[in-house]
Amino acid sequence: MILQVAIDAPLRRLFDYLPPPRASAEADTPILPGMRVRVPFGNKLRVGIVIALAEESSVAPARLKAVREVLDRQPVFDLVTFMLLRWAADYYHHPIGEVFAAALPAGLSDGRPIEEQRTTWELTAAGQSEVQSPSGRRAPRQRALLARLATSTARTTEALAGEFTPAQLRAAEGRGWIQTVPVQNAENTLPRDAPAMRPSEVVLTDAQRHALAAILTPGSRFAAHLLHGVTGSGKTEVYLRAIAAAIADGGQALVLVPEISLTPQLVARFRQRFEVPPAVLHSAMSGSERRDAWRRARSGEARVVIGTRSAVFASLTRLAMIIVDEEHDPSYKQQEGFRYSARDLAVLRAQRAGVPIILGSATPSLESLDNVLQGRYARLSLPERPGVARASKMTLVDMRRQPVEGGFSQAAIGAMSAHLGAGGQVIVFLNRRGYAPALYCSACRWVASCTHCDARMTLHRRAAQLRCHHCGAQRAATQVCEACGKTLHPVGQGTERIEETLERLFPGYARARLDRDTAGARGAADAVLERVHSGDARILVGTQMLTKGHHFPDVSLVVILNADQGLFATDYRAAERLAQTIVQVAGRAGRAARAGEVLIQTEFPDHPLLELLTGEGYDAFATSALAERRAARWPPYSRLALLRADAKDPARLDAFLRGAAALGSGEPHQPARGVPARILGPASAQIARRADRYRAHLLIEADDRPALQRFLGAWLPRVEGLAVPPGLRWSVDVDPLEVD
DNA sequence: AGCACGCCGACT
DNA sequence: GTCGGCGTGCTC
Repeated sequence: MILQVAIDAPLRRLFDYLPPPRASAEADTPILPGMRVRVPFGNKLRVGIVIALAEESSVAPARLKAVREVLDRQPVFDLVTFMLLRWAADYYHHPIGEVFAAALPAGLSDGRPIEEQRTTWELTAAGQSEVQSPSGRRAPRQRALLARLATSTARTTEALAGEFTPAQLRAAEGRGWIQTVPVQNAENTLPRDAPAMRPSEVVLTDAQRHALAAILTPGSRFAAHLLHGVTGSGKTEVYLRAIAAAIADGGQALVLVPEISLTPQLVARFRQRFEVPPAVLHSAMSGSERRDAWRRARSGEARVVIGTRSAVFASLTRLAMIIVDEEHDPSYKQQEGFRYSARDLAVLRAQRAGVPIILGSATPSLESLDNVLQGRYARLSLPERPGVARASKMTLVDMRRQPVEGGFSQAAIGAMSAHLGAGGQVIVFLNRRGYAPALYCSACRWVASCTHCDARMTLHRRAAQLRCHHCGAQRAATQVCEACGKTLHPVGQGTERIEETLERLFPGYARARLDRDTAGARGAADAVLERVHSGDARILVGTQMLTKGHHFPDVSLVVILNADQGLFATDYRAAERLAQTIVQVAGRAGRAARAGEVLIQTEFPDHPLLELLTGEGYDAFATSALAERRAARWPPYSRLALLRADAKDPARLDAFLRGAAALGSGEPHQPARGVPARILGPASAQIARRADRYRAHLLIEADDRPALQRFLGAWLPRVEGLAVPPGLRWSVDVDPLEVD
């Protein structure tokens, strides 16, 4: 028997091993796909995953090595997740070992036991008698500890950690009062039908009730629901109830959320409603925390698993429902290495597992809306907001027709005065941090540029620095031109400058700023948000950061300073992103009794997409944008992949990409039907040089997914055979978010 | 990715 | 005479 093993290395193949000598003789624990094995690889030992078993190997028997150790008694992954990972390695054309490594929390991928022997603290006989007749008057914590152990069922070290320190536990152990006792395997002790949810007093709206009924009707079969609800329409309440119903007889639910919205508040809401605390998987968590959450998910102990992107690979043996909140959010697509889409994989996982999935958003992605049109997803709308709030009114402000002061139109200044005067709060949105995006010499036209990138440097005035937002380089900002010595002028607006302008325009109103610069330190963002929530700050200036999750009940006006960046961008997805940003920012306003108002400043007020969005809403925009995509044969009406490369030497970069392109077009690969896939390029990235590396790509375009997959399957192995010039890196991005 | 092997410059 | 540069090739 041969074991085909995936190793965490950028190698697009499996390695064959012989079974360990002893295991083959005993054969009491069969080796199964999905188990981890320790294998000799090169001159060291590595942990790999058994992917398949085979009768024989194409490698000469003499060169085969034997597995050194089988690390698991059971596969690490549930069957669906295992298949999902194999499929993903194939679909994204990424090395399978790295794909499987991405699915395991650090620690488990380097060989720790999955089932950490869990222990609980129990009273010894001496401890029992100590409870009944305390021997001393001192040590109140010890007495409390013993009392707790005598009554409570939560007796693991972790459960006690909130109340008692490890030192106190050790002290009691040292006195012979308590001892650790191994717990039996969690799987045998799991309650199958524990009441999973606490009742809620929230009264559902008709729309919520209807959505819930639609989700729960098909029972436990696969069905994809696009839950389209504006901010504050009560999506979370639908999630909570759908989950409660789905897991009532012992199942588990997987909830995916975007990076930024996995906040303590959200977790608290789940914790409050479900009796078993949710397992939380987040990149910011420590290794051991993540391992523990991962184990609780896999054992079935955690009934709800909430996590960001990579949680889509968490093993849930009793998966009963998947939720993807804010499904349009770009953070679901990993932007480096293994470039998977957690949202897309979640849909596939639900399908393979035969469970329902809910994709929620106030601004659904065009892909998902197309899936509704194709009949693959059922659409459920939550149009109304519970309570008295009304939808915000969006107005375009023509920047060409009125004086502009520090980035603010007269209309915006007037509206701000009115709202502030009426006691409201105001959000000013600008997706550009720093003071000014350029520092310019009007005498000789010199501009401060990054020495490592083909890009301007952004002036950060308070820090008196020029910073490159592309590579992180920074240097002291000078007052005078480095070329001619004349005075330099900051050009354009960043959030820092906007804050300064606001101080001048509205000196009586306290401001807060939320962007990566002010949210730098841990807790700093919370402090900024707290100043807004308390009403201490009346004006909040911020970037993208404030589009996610935060709710500001007293904000009655949102000013979007520059909507134009996205309108004419070369990226076909730019308009969609702009519309989503506008709607999401707008959603921060008008949540209380006051109707919200949204002003969008633009130089192109008659741009059809902006007119549709503000006049008729996101749906009308999306319909029109989808029609444009169809006419231009952009996704989802075609499928793309990108072969990106970067190198210090631009000539070698170009030569490599030309060579790769030649391999694909020299001998055309005709898909079974339709037009063959096309290779476009090489083309330079928009920022052709970044951190001293030149960047370019080939765009591969095909009619549909099968055609693209057939093409990549034939072409990429040949590209791999190409000699890679020193210092050049290349990677494949299937279904890229940005074509750059 | 690591890591070893391998053939050409400045050093104890 | 060697230590060491990183180009090339391999990992069952």
